[in-house]
Amino acid sequence: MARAEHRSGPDGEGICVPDDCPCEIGACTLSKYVRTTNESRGDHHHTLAETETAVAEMLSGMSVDMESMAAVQNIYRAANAVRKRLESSVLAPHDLTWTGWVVLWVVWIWGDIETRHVAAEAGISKGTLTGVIGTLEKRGLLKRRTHPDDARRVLVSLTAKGRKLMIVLFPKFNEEESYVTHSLSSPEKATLARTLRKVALQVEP
Amino acid sequence: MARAEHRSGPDGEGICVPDDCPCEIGACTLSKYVRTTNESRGDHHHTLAETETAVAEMLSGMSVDMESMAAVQNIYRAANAVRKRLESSVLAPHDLTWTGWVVLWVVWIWGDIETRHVAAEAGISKGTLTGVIGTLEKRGLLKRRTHPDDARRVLVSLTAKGRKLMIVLFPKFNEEESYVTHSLSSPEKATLARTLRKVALQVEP
DNA sequence: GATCAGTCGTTCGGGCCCGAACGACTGTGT
DNA sequence: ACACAGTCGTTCGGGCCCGAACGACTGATC
Repeated sequence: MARAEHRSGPDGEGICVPDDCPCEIGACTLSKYVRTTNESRGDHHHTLAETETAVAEMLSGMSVDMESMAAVQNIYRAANAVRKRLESSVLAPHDLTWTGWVVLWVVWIWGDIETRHVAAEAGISKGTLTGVIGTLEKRGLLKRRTHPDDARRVLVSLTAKGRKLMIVLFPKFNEEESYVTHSLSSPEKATLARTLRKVALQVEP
Repeated sequence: MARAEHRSGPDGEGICVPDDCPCEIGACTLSKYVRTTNESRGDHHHTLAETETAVAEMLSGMSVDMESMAAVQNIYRAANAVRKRLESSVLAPHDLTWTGWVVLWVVWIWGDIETRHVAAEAGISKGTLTGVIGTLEKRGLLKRRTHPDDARRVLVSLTAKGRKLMIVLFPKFNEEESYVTHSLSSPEKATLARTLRKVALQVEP
């Protein structure tokens, strides 16, 4: 079972322990799937190439679709990185969770929408949505009312307070979206969106 | 405040309620951020164009970077779609969560790794990791031991049972990774990975 | 040797997350 | 009228998720 060994980097941050930390350049990060924790202080990185080398070594003998693996990995990694970035820079100051934001967004755009549709749009289960809407309702950002024609259903809409919050928050959010894609050219962004849509459609039938 | 109205589609699945569901083609899905719930039965879809039209209408007067917004949205949407797909097809049959899988993967590849590094690699907080490792340890898939040179630290490694599971599971997982990127050409996959890496690096400094 | 600042993993409370089970309700068919 | 199959949102238990606070431990400095 091959395993990488390493010694601490020249800067000697003292975070990697020689002989034990499985890094090769005093920089610990597998880069698999995702990595965006606010706690890694000295911030270590394996390059993707290093990771792939370690993986290839581990997986020698198995037939592996490295290309697809790398693509999927980076989707998840980028998504988490972006999410955590937006959470901490835009949402946290207003004490909003990511899911709370998404729900507010959906209700803002479509207004007076049934909860089951909100759940579908937000990509969460209806059971989860009940709790999230409860939280947001408690804070006076949206309100529930029974569907006039079908007592089983519940319609959701923003309150004035909720609308005011969105008008303040959305520009900040969009500004951060611009920032995180700042290193991409305009056609790159378009291609990225188009390619990812193909992936999503492959999965959502 | 403009809002789309619609009537049920010709197939009349009876899921969208006329006059109330904010769809235009009897197909409800905002496509914002993500949408992959196993509960939406009749499976409704707004095209991205429709969504963008509704958003644009809602946001008229504000200056919005639509291109970046679409890129970020699709990253998150694809990530969730892929995650839920892999969870249900590969992980759920073995009663594994996504996070549990990622942790097992990290430990499998790097072996005998300190918990703080596992947390960084997996992209979760150390507090969360304590619980996840507890779960996996209880199931006999990995084991903890105190670092020989530093009693504060804890080393994690797979058990024989854990290794055996990975050898069974990884090929299935990789096969699904191939499937979800099936509609992409080889250079498209490479470009996708490279582009997403740029986004991730923009955020993780 | 005795601080002491810093790092380790753990614990805790509150929120999200899911699937299964539930009561309320609807529309259909009898 | 009246069952009844199906859908609605809610509740529940178990797991993940975070940040803050904590005790254990280390290494450097006195």
